[in-house]
Amino acid sequence: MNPNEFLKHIAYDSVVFGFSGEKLKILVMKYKNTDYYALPGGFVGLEEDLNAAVRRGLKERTGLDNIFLEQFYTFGNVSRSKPEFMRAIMESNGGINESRWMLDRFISIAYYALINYNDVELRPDAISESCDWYDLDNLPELIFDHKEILEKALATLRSNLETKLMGVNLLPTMFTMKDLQKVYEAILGEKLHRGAFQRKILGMNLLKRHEKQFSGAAHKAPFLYSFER
Amino acid sequence: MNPNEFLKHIAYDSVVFGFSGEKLKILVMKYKNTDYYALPGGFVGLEEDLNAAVRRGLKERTGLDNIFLEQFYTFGNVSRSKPEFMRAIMESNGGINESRWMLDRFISIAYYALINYNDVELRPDAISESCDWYDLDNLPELIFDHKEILEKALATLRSNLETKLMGVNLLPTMFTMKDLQKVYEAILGEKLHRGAFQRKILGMNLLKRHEKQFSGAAHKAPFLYSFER
DNA sequence: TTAATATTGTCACAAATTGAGACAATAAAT
DNA sequence: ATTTATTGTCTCAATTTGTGACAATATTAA
Repeated sequence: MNPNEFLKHIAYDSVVFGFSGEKLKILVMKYKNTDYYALPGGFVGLEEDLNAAVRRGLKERTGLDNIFLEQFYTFGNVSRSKPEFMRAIMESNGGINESRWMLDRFISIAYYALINYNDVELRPDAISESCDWYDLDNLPELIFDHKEILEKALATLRSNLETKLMGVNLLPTMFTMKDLQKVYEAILGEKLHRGAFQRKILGMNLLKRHEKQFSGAAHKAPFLYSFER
Repeated sequence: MNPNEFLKHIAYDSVVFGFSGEKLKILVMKYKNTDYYALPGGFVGLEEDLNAAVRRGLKERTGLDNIFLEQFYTFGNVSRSKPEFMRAIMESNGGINESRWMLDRFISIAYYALINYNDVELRPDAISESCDWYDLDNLPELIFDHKEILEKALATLRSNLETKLMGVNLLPTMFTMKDLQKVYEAILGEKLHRGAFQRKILGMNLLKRHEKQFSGAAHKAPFLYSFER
């Protein structure tokens, strides 16, 4: 897409959560030839739906379609724009001739996404050196107000977990009750009681129970579940 | 504020809730010389914080400072823009010379506000004929996607009522437990049990109890409360 | 072959929360 | 003094949640 075809002053940022090794992770990109780390973000085409723009950006970076995606806040303070940083990033990428508009003030619509860690093929974009997973408790420093955006995303995720969504999309299609509990624990940051957790989740009637899996471990085999319905 | 000093393609819309006569009401404005009704909205100054812009707009229309205000969603579909409507509105207001930019596509950040119905001095702005309260169940048809915006505001208000906020700002400083219950019932759209409601609210420890009021009614006088703390 | 170990599915019981009605207290009208 | 409407609070039942316990079972060790 041609850069002249974006809406000025409007950007999006995405907080992409994944789950692996019992830990919650997020996608962070690093700008080429700098030490600047940022959330994956982008711009909206002149004739493009906002949500579609975000999905496009995520597809480009992760290869995934049909991501679970939810908008949670729009950041619109003047002070969030830092032209000096932006200039430095752009100069490390071959000048700023064509894209002075990127130095302007931006209002950013923030989204969070839940994706299956294992399905992803990470692809850094043109101006980034890498796009990688980081443990939530071991993040590099983020530029702009991206730390604040992340924290608000996490708070929203936590409060939505109790009501709206389940661990959707952070797990493969088939998973055990224990897997799901680990996801909940990673998101909420606390241990849950096994019996009560199982009772609550099954009570929601959103899971489909499948055949047991024989994992080879030295104990009773757990049922497998999926989110079918 | 000079119209040339607004960010293009960015607007806000506000759903302003008030409470009177046991009913929930919202502010709706009517454009001059048209039959178009809309939510109060506006634009963001080039060097103005987003939240500040919304507060400015509400202050102009209601005279109120320090409104309870919360952002809940940003509407960004291409299809939400209706240049024909906008053109009609502008032509009923003395032409479109200076303000072609208003025919463009807009992304709108939506807020809801809770205010004390009685404190308000309604003032229509330059291009509106009126700015008035309407019962939630007796609204005129709204233009653009404003009906959808309203419904999402109401859903957000309902779900926040149970956790975050209380009936704050919809009531005068001093109110009775029954007043507060009426607000909850109006927002949730259902009757609540008196005893349980009182127990729950008092259990939150957010209310300060004051002297009883002698209303002149033929029964035991209720305590007054305020949100102090 | 039997016993030990780890983990699972489920239940039982206690604790906490919520729903619903009951009752005395009280401000004004009769 | 009696009646009426409404309030503040309480009690009991119903429901939900927290916690541990127990049998079942897949594998390993003896």
